[in-house]
Order: sequence, then C-alpha cells, then structure tokens
Amino acid sequence: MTAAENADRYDPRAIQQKWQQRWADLDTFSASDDPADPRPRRYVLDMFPYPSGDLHMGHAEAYAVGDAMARYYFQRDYNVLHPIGWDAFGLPAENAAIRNNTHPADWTYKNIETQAASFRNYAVSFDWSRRLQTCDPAYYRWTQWLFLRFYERGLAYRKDGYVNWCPVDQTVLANEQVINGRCERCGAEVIRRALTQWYFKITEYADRLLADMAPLEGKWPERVLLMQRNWIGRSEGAEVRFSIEGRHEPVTVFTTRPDTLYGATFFVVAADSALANELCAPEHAAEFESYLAEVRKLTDIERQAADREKTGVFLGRYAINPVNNERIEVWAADYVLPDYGTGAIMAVPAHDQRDLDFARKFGLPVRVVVDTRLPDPAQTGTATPGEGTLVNSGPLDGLSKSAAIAKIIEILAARDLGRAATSYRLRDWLVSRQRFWGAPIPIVYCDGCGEVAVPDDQLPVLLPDLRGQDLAPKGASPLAAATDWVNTECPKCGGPAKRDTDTMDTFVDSSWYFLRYCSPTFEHGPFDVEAVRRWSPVDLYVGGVEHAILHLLYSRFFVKVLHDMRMLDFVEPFTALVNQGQVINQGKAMSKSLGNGVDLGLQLAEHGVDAIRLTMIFASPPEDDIDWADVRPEALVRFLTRVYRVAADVASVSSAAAAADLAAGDLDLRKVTHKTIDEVTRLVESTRLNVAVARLMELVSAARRTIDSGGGAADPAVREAAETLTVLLSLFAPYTAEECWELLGHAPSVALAGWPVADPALLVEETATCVVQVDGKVRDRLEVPADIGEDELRELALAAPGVERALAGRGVRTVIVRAPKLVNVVSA
RNA sequence: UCCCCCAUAGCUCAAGGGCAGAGCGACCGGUUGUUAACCGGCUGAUCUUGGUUCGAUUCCAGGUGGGGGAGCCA
Repeated sequence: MTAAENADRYDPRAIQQKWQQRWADLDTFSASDDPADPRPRRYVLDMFPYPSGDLHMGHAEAYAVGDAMARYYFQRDYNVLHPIGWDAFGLPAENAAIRNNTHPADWTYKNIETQAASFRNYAVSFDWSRRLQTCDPAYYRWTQWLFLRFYERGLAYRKDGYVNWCPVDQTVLANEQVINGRCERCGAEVIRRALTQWYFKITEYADRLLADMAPLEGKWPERVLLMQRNWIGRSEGAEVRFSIEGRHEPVTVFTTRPDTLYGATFFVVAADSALANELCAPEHAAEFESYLAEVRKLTDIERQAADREKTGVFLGRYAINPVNNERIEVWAADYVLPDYGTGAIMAVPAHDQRDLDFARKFGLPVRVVVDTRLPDPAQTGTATPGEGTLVNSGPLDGLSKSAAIAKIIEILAARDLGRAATSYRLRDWLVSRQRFWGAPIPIVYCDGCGEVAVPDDQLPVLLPDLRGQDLAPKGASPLAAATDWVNTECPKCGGPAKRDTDTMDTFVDSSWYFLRYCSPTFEHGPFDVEAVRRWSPVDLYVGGVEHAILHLLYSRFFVKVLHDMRMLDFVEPFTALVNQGQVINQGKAMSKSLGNGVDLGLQLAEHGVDAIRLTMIFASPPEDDIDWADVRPEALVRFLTRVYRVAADVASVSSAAAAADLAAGDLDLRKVTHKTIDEVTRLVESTRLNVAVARLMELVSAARRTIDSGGGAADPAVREAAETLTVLLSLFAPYTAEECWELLGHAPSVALAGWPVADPALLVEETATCVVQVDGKVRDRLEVPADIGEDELRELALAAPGVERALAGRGVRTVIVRAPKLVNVVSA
C-alpha cells in the first residue's frame, strides 16, 4: 500500500461516525468515586453553558481548551473529574415561552438535548453520568436549602431600598449586572426604584474575599484578580465624628485622608440620602426639594458622566470640626454617594479635586494643610493630593502624611471622636428577581408570624405551572398571579400565609454547581461532604472572562460561607483559572446586527470536528481572541492528513507486535521525538496549547523527512515518532488520533494510551556550536564538545582563523568565555 | 484622567544579556499517479530615543502604539 492510496482514505466524516459509535460503548471518561482508587485526582471544570440554542463558536473554543487539559490528565492516568451540566434557569427561556405560548421548560430542555448531542459530536471527554440542570427540582431544592441556611445565619435578609430596575426585562438587577448604567443583558438604561428585596450579605466577607486572593496569584489571570480587587474596593482611613448644630447625634464621615482634617472647610451629605432630608433647615427645604427632584431625574449614566459640573445646595446647617471647633457649612450634593462610607464627607478642597471643584463653584473657602511645594490650589484650580509636610494643622504640623494619619487617629480615638476604619465599595448582593423561570425564594409571609422560612422537608418549593402569556412582564413577579400557589399555609401557625413571589438570581444557582457534580444524585444535602472533600477544590477552571466578577466572586463567597458552616474544608473554589478569549470575526464580536456570525455547525460539517478543534487551539494562546477571518481550518485538515499518512506508512511496513530495536532507529528523529515529548508536556502543563500544536507539526515534518529520505517507514524511530505523535495529538484531535492508533495496531482508546515519557539520554546534546566574537561581532564558529572547559575553549577560539583575521594584528585586551556556547575576544 | 499588561517575519507565536526560529499563509521552483498531494526554496523581522555593558532584541528611563481595568467610592 502506498502513501498516496492511504491519503485518499483520510475521511474525517467517516472517522467521526465510526468512533462516535465505538466510544459510546467504552465509557472512557467516567470519574471513579472509589475512595480506595490510588490514582491522584484532578478536577477539571468547564464553565457550564446556558442552553440558549445550539453550541456556538465561543463554546467550540472554550471546550477545546478545557477538553485538551482534561484529556492530558486522563493520559497521565489521573482519576479525572470532568463533568458537564446546564445553567438552565433564566430569562431567554421565559421570553421564548411568552412568544410561543409554551412552558419555559420546553424550550430549555430541547436546547439542552441539542447541546448535549453537539458536545458528543465535538468529542468532549465528559463524564456524562454526572450531568445536571439547575432548573431540575432535584437541583433547585438544594439551591433553596442553601438560601435557608444563609437566612439562618443572617446572611440572607430583606430590606427596603432603591434598587436597579431594568425597564425592559422588568426585574431588578444586582450591582454587578449593571454595566455603565445599563442592563448587562438587554442594554436598557437602568432606573432606580424603591422595592423591598432579598439580599445576601456578601459585604461581611469583603475582607476574606480580598485576603484569600493571595494564593491565587499566578494561578488566576492577573486581570481577573485586579477586577475583583477593584470591585471589592477596600479603602483604609478613619471615621471622624462631626457634631451638627442643633442635632443631638453627631454625624460620622469616612475619609482616607484624616491627616487633612484641619483643612476641612465644608461638609457634604449625599442629596438622595435620608440624612440630607433630615438635616435640611426648614427655610432651605424648598430649594433642597427641587434640587433633589433634579437629582432623582438623572439616570445612572448621566450621573456617572465624567467631568460633570458639580451641583448642590446649602442646607442652612453647620457642622463642627472636632479638632479645631470650626463651624463649617453643610451642603447636599450628588457627587457624594448615599451608599458608600456613611453617605457624608468632610470636604478638603485643597487636597481633593472633587471638593475643590465644588468649593470653587460655590465660593467656599480653600485651606492648604499639606505643603506639597505645588502652587496654591485655590489659584490653580488643581488640588494637591500628594505627599508633603503638614501645615496649619496644630499638633500635626511638620509631620509627613503617613505620620500625620497615625497621629490624628490617635488623637481622635483618645477623645472618642473617631477611629481607624476601612470602607468597601462592595455592596450586598441583591438576589430577588421578579421573574418566573428561577428557583422560588422559600419564604412565606404570615400575618401572625411574619417572615417564615419554609421547612426543609417541604422543599423544593416547586414552581407553579405557568406558561405563555401568564409570564408576560407586568412590573411584578409573574408568580404573584398564581394565586393558588401564592396562598398557602403558615408552616409555623397553620394560618393563612402568602409565598414570596420572587425567584432567585440565576447566579445563585451557578454559585455551587461545581460542588453538586461531586455527588450529583445525593439526596441528603446539596452535596456529599466526603465526595466534595475528595474532589474539590476544582484544580483547573476554564471559562470566559465575562465572569471575572459576577460568577467567580459569588462562588468564592458561597464557598466561604459553606466553609464556615463546616461543610467544606477549603476556602477557595477554583485553584487555577484559565480565561479563554473570544472568537471574533473581522475584528468585531460576532453579532446578528453586523451579520458577521459564523455558524459552528457549518464549520464542523465543512472541515470536520478535529480540524475545527485544532484551529481553535492553534490560532492563538488560549487567553487571546481568535479572529476567524485570520484562520484557515483547511490548513489543519491538511496537517491531519499528513499525520494520518505517517501512521498509514508505518502501519504498511511494521506491526505493533513486532518488537523493533529502537536503538537502531534514526537517532536524529528519535531526538526530535523525545524533545517534542519534553516540550509538549511542559507546554500543556502551562496551557500554552497553541505552541504545543506547533511542536506536533514539527514532529510530523521530521517523521516525514525520515520516511522519504532517511531510513524509510520501516525505521523503528519512525514508528516511535508516529505513536508518540498519535498520543500527543489525542488531546486536540481525538478522532484522527483514535483512527491512527488503530492503524498502528493498538486497541482503543488512545485517550487512555498513557502519556509518553521523554528519555533524558536523548535530550542532551554531545556537541555544541560555539560562537566566537571579536568585539561583540561574530567572526567564527567552532563545533566543540558540550562539556568543554573554559581554558581549552579560550585557546581554541584564539587560534580560530576568523579571530586572527578580525584582530588584524591588534592585541587582545580580554577574553570572555561562556562555555560551550560563546567566546568574545575584546581587542586592545 | 488614573492604574496594569503588551510590542519579535504577512498572521499566530518561540527563544532570550551572546548565531533571532517554528508553524501557518503567500509566492517561486521541482516532482508525481495533476479537480490534488508531496518535496525544496523564498519572505531577510526584535516599535522609537537615550542609558548600562566587552556585547542589548533581552536590563533601565522617556516616547509612541495596542489591549485591559477603574471611573465622582471621599
């Protein structure tokens, strides 16, 4: 059989069909729950998909990366947990149900089946036995159970407040779901609305969410850690109590610059806070009310616009600076936020640009208290927030900024006027949603008993059977209309009660799914503590950077709470994180409106699964975007054909059974093979998968060269290269690898063939090329033994003809020797 | 405006204080069993200006360009 005949036989589609059927019987990728299984465990997790339709190009990249990593650990004979499930609650299902007059479950489960079939076609190494869907009652029962545990611990609570409301989706949004003042889902401008809602007290964990990031350093992408730190937004400073004339209680402010306290020349409270309303003197009420009305009209987008002119009104009241007893005006303004710090600030215009802008607009005094050697802010309009020496500050005069901060805190604390304090930007997580397709909040309201938790043995609180127009947005939860469902019995007194009609944010569902995979059918709790102890935390988590804050922060929070409940013995859910990039087209995200979408199904049909997977992996480092306009899947089809031909050539002249004398094989090829093993191993370990594929291409070229112009296909080194190639390739192109493996005379599955080990003896070079420079320029080259001594090399170099020529009679000042690679002769 | 990261061939990436090299693409040639495959060749690349050094693409400083993040958070 010749190579050409074999080449004709490489048919990706036929191979896919053949192996999909054979693999179905092999059960290759199930994780062993046997505690006695001696193999080390690895938990490789892909972020579970939302079932919005069939898989798309983005999924194809993400799962190609995760699957390569999982398959690597399978090859290394780890006991690998690589599960899959669906994040199946959510708005699109509800909208589809309204459109088609059906139940959201119809759409959801249909799409899940479509995606599941596509995953199988895509040959992802999932353990299908652990599949879960967050919309299954058997799952959301435990989401509700967890809510109740949070409730018991005071971590779930209900409060009134202004919330972010999306007028299109007709539901509230968490702060994390508002991007630049717009709904992250539909892009509508978010408005403020007063509602009573459930919150999770994530702020109680702010410090730990920050501190526990230290071990993730180097294992999570730097930018994700940065975004989480920014989001938590810890600031250190002090709280200072200002008394207010005519008010009994003092008002506390938070400041990061207590050293500038002597420079506080006015006082500002958030206009839209209860405090502003209370402090306003009666004769200023009309003015304040009209200002407040203006502020309320602003959308978040307008309010957050950069370089906005400062606005505000004087409240007719005075605060007393506790250190110098100065009387300073109290103003209301919208540049002070009601929900950060205490909603009130001391304004130090000389050293804070915002305060300076405000002072200059309203003619308020500016006093420099830190000498920064920069021009007077009152003149320049530029505040001087930097380091300097304290002036005009009584006992602080002459101190540096940091010394003054320490000193003033000491003074304030001694007189009970303040203390060191930390403030966070992080807000509590609003979890109520006025939507149908989610887990109902398991709380009932009883006229007699008030807020009552649904007992565990009555879980799950099942969703009522609503469909079609029942689900249309009405500004309140669709569940409220299901009166039979809403009206219930109080679990405490048996009297009439009403159910909470909101459902939970779907991010609650996804904050613990990775734990459920460890024991997906467990019925005595959300997870079997022992199973989780064996598998978790997740060793490698693969998913998109769009979850840098939301999902990852919430999951980290959940794990910490569960740790405090003594259900987990670790505090961070994901030991390592890889964010794969997006698949874009012609420089832009694929979108319907641009018409630049690429259909994954068509790509797979045209080029085959393996070629698409390889294209995804080879196109760029996993974390970079792939521009589909820049890639050529057909090039990878050609590469796979070449791989197949190498295997076919070997198969045609030798059999796996015949023990060939490897030592007699082509040494150069063997060196390439073993160097490839060594490098690909390290590249995969560090998820530099694109480079790993490039190395495989080089190995194919080397094998081809030996077949065509070296020892031929019968050379045992060629078989070694082909078998090595096949196993390494199985991470990326499982169908082709399986077919080659069979061709080479082995039984399936190549996925468990075992990762090859490089022979150290074949990795060392006996000779090296020594570059001989004169004054830094290359003048000669010498082939020398790799272990040559410095003195010997110096002699050889000085005698080299190129050196003599270059020196042209000049003397030698010094000779730098870096054996065995380099000698630099410096002329006199 | 501020903070972080990056800058190597047409593209995607390596290496790295000491010969700058792979894959892909394009092009040219050879070859065969010519709707094509294979083989060979080719592309003469370290953003810019200084500094340190025997030697800088690598280290340092400034600049430029790109990416990301923050965004009245006191």
